[in-house]
Amino acid sequence: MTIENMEYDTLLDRFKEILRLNNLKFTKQREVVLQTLYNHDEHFTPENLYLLIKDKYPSLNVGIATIYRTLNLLEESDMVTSITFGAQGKRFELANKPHHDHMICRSCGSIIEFEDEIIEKRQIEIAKEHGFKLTNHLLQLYGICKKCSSAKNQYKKEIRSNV
Amino acid sequence: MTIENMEYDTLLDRFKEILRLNNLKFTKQREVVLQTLYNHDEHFTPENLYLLIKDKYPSLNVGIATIYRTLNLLEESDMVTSITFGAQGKRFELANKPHHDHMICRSCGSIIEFEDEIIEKRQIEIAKEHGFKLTNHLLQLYGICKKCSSAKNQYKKEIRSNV
DNA sequence: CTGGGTGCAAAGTGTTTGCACGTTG
DNA sequence: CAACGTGCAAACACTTTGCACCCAG
Repeated sequence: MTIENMEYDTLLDRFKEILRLNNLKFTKQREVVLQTLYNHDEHFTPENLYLLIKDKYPSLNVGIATIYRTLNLLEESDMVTSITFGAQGKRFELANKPHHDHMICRSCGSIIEFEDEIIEKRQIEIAKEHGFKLTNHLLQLYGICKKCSSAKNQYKKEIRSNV
Repeated sequence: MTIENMEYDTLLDRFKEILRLNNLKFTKQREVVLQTLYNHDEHFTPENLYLLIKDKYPSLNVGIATIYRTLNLLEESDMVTSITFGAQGKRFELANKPHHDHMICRSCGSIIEFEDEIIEKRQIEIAKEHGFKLTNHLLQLYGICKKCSSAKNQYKKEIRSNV
């Protein structure tokens, strides 16, 4: 559990400040959640994160409820963001990296991140046109990734809507 | 339960054809689900749709499981599409109208539909750049609608992330 | 030493499924 | 009349919550 670099320190300070402002306490559990998110550049489900932390810090004896509570807290305070996949629940990632969107493979579930200036700008314009005060957005492209479309036939629709 | 116009007939025929192709049966319940979606230009939760149908066709004595089963069937066969909101589950709408995306008000939950050629095109380009075979996408803009931002203070963040 | 935090288990959600009976083709 | 569909209730998966104890400030 070494705190090893500047960027993480900044995040940690921000977290502590948020906690302080809201009369919340800085606990080992909250620190470990933040740190684990920082150390692993993944899109965690609460379950994944719980298992990883349980495994890495068995003595903490963390409960999954705490993971949920901490993720919700971090999300409300804009330190993590979440994306929702079809059915299988939310996934969380740290909000410290530059904004990006996701391309999700329907076959293998892999996630490709991307960022596009043109789309970002258009969104702002569109919101403005509708008198809508934009706070954030969600853009997900679904399809089949390079790897899977070269592998034959991993995805097949069950219900045919055409002859 | 009148079938009153051409467009609906087309949808119905398509639905029947899909059912036929997959050896499924055309039932009153399935028809009523399709028809209700057609008659109401809304984004239904399964629950909403269930309550409306229950109310409008009490003699059908429909069960919510059938609503779920039918919506899933319609979605798999591309006759309806769904959008997922933060936590509160999926909402469904008929796929017969031109493609559009959604702006969702965090305060009152209202949904504004929009469509943008520039964004659509960029998505296709981006997917191509990554060798990703795009099947569909999800774009949701979150924020506060015109009405709510003129009404004072309906939305307030609970957790302050800044001073 | 006080108020918030935690783990646990129970309770909530929203959705799916097994079953016996009903209906479609 | 066979196979699929339905309603019902139970089962599920994911998430939240009540509570007694714990710990940060």
